[in-house]
Formats: sequence, structure tokens, C-alpha cells
Amino acid sequence: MSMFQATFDEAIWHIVMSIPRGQVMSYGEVAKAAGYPRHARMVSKAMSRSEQPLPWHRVVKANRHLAFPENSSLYNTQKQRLLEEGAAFLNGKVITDHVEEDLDALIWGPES
DNA sequence: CCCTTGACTATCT
DNA sequence: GAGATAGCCAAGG
Repeated sequence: MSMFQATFDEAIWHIVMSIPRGQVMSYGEVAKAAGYPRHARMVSKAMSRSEQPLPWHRVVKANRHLAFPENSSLYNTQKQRLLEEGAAFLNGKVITDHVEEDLDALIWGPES
């Protein structure tokens, strides 16, 4: 195992474990918070290398869609776990309990 | 080395 | 907003 993976993985795992139940972070946010900006594509690798179970289902794409193909086994598992944690889905986008500015933002998202 | 592959992202059309 | 495009970067062949 490369030196990079050893240190990178630890940093990523630490951030992922810190994501509160029912909330999500994007791959890019996790990478950046771990101290490795521009390493979004490496986050999934680090998570799958963990021997211990991680709340990987709380990591989603920057646009709040799940990273897996819709209806794939992993997509369904992730969606179900997020639903169990109180998150909701609207048009493929995950909506969390995180306090939003207003009702519009909560329902439709900050953008749009 | 060069090329391809991703559980990615930002920025155009 | 859906595609296309271009960056991104470690790994593996």
C-alpha cells in the first residue's frame, strides 16, 4: 500500500465518519475537508478500502444526486439508508434536514 | 512512459 | 436543464 493511500485514506475516513446522521457531503467537500482538494475522484476508493463500516451512504455528488446509476443495487441501498435517516428525495435529489434559508430552498434546493 | 479508468466537478452550450 | 467538454489525479496495465 502506497504512502499516499495510508495517509489519504485515514483523512477521508475521519471526515466521512464525522458526517451527522441524516446529512450528506459531496465527494469534493469530503476531499477538501480532509485536506486534499481536487481529489474528489479518490474519495470513493478510500471509502471502499476501509475495513470498518463507514457511513458511505452520506456521500453524494455535488448536485446532490447519488453517484450510482439509478436502480442499481448500490443506488437502492444508499437511497434506502438515507431515507431511514430521515432524508427525502425529490427528482433524484436528496433533501436533508439541514436548516435551509426558506421553504423554497428546502423543497427546490438553493439553486434552480 | 503512455493510456485508460473512475462512487467527481465546474463551466460552457 | 440535459449534454458535451475539459479539468482533475492516483492506480493499474
